Amino acid sequence: MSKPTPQPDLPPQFDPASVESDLYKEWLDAELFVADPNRSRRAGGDREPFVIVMPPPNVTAVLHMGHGLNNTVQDVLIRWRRMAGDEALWVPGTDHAGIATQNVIEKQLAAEGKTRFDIGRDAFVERTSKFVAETGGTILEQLRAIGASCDWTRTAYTLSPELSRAVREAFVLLHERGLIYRGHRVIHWCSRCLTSLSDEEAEHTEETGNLYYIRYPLTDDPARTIAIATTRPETMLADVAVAVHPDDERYRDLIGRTVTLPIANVEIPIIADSIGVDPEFGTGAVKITPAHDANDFEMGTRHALPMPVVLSPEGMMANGADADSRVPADLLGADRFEARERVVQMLRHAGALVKIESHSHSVRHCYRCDTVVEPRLSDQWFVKMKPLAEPALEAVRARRIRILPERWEAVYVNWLEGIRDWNISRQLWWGHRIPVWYCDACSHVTVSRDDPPACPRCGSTVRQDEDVLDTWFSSWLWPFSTLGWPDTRSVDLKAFYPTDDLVTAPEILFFWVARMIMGGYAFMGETPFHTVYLHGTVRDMQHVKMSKSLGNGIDPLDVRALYGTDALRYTVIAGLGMGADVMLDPNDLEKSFSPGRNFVTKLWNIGRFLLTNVGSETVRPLASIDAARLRRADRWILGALNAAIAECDAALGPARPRNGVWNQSELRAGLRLSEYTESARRFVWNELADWYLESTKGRLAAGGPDSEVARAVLAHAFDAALRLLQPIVPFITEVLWGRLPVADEARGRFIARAPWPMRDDAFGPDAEFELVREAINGIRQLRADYSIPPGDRINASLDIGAAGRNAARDQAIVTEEAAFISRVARCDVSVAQSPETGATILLSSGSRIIVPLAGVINVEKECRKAKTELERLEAQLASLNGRLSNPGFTDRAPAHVVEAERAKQGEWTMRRSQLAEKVMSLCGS
RNA sequence: GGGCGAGUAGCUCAGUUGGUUAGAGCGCCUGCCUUACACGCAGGAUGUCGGGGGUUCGAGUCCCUCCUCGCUCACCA
Repeated sequence: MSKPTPQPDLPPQFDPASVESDLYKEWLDAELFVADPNRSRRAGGDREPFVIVMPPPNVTAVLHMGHGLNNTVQDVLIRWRRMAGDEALWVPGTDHAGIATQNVIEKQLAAEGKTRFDIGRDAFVERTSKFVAETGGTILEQLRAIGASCDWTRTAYTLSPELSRAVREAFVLLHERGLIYRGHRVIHWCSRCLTSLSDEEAEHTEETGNLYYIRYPLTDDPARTIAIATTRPETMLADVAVAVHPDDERYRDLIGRTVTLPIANVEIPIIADSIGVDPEFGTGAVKITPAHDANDFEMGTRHALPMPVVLSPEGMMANGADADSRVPADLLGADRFEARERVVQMLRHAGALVKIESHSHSVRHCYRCDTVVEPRLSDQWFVKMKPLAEPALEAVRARRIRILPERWEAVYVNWLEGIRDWNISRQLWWGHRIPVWYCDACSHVTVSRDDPPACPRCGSTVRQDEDVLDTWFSSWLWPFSTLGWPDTRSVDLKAFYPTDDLVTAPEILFFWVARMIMGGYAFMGETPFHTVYLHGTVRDMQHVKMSKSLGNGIDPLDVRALYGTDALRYTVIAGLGMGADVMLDPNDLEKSFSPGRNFVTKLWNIGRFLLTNVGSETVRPLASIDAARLRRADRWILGALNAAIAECDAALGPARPRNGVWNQSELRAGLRLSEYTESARRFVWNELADWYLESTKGRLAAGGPDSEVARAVLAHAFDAALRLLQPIVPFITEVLWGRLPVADEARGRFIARAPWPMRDDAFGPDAEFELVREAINGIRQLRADYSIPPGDRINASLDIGAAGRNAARDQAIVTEEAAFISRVARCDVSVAQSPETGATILLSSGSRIIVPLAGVINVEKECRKAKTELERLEAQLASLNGRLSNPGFTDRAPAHVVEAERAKQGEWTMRRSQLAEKVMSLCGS
């Protein structure tokens, strides 16, 4: 809490590299980011908790722009609420990422010419753990580098002992509630990863393939055939029936008879099924392959058909369960796609191939390795989702949770309404082993939180289920498992659950967000968060998603090295419209990040000016300055500051719903980060720097009591501006704020913990300073219009002889501000009793400024300009008059609108007469 | 195929319940190294708000329709 020691000797250039690391370390040493549960209102403290749990990056991940964007957004929100006085907690962590991490290690093994089966399960898991222990912290270190203000004392990992305990608890609880079951059915199978996948992990891709028409001869009348159509002819070897629609005239007499399956040479029946057969598609007859198609499985179950398997787990032709010798010897071991070609050849030779049509259909691919997914009959563990989905739907419908942007809410509801059971078992080695034990002696199945030493029924040895759980089975517990669940006495859980905002990309809305909501209700009885903020994707200039494999990525650390973390953060936040994608050019970092770099430089230079000109002597607090001593520029900038604070607050919106339910007016409000950024930018750049700062130069140089006022206002306004900007650009604001010569013991050491700016409604728009700005702008425009060299000074007269409304007041203002106008517009101002001819600047107050510009002014040009302006004004005024004389408008439009139009009418009418006068004097007619 | 969204300045996007002369950033043009800043300052140009129709005193905003993109779900074999 030491008094700041101002160091006005700021280097001319901000050098992020030289300060960022040290600053971050200071923040950590001061424990600025460590949350204290006892300060949370829920645990008896006096602060509102504000909690975000980080979407845990894969433990093997290295930072890319997507992480950069995601975590910057979260950091902005956390830093904002931390300043606003909340007990802010941002929980960081990583995900063990089952398939993804296993793939990484398998690739390493492949490079050594080995597979995971060569080294065995234990060695594989050990090796993976070691790899994770050595490299797993990388991405979290990188997040520190971009300023993430996480509470690192709470860093979590989905495969840690604590979270593994939560996973077991969740599994057992669901099992006890009858929501987990073992199912025998067709699931999505990745023949490269050798595991089953959930519906969400098998992604659709629209592809153009072939539709093969094949005819099967009737067993007792081989001359007669029935044709079917299929996209996967190799699976015909596992056909067990041909299904037709019962009402289909074409096949009615065939129902109940049998056909002989070519190649496999087995006899299969023709059956009728009204649910699974569309008479309009293909030939109206469908081959039924229960073991290799989810639909056919359903039909096979309905008709109690056998389910032979002809593909191995690796996707090669094989005579599996119930297949006998359906696959001929020369096809055994053939890859499924090769087999497809060969089966077609064989059918062609046998005269069974009718035709091949091009066919567009969607094919599912493994979301991790892009291999075409094979439907496969197997035993898996499932979670019944319908009962879990109900409260998750209700939460959104009852506005306990809002999803931003709005359009994703419909997607969420749509998905939950049609939800299907979740396959949670994976035939992998890296992950949480399923807590189920089998007794081979008595067939007893034990589902347990703890490893059972023996079968509880017969005492024999038990063996644990070989499978592991879907990675997302640990992720969906994240908002409470990271806070100590299942230990319900956990102080963190009490103080910080439910959390507040969940910030992520729409891609994992179903994988993760929806499941977390279901998990929150299932295990905590409460929503895990009240706001879901789905931000866009980082793309290149061709709108292609950035990715390392495509080579169009940007490394945030490269940007940091070039322009600094603040420039990176500012650029992505400023460019982030609600739900919009962020476009960046990986080939031109200079151009992509110029908004951030330019802004940071500007801020630095404002700071340099301020600290140099304000000096190192402690500035008096604004509150101690008599309001009567404030000049109009002071009042103006303080009004502008209030407007800026109001705009930022409005853009950020309410931090949480009142009483746990969003009201309609706040449901879609807030988290408009680009608007917040723009408001803060406009204030500090276009108002503070462009106008106020300029206005103080003379006053500061003059010294005396008035300079004391200017110093106080400057410091006050800049202090507030820095605090508005701290969440976006935490490093540079920390450096500048720390050097402001302000004496306030309550101020604290770090801006990161300083209070969020509050409005002071004593100051609003200031019409008097606006008049000064108008005068300056008018003179600048004349300069440009007549190409008056910057070196030339001009003379201007304020015409007080004109019939202006406020001539006397305007005279007083302009006389008083003459020095400022003169310096900024490079123009000498005097007050004239009788106007000379010259360029005329009309002021909105009704006064005007005459600039003679002898020898320069082009009367003809000035006349033309005035005439054009007059014409335009008259047209607009005519339409306005028409509107105001139309009863339809005056009667039906809201009163305030009509009033505004009337006021405008008065202004325009006056301006028209002024303009007419101007035209008269210039054009002489 | 179901559901949803988008088309506004050269590019990326704002535009809140219909109501002043439709805005910002980047880019572009002109002039300036004015003692904080050329990563800057001052000035400037550019829009039949995708096409067509409708409702209204008034439409970028609401309705219909068409065109073009995009997202998302889906058991057309």
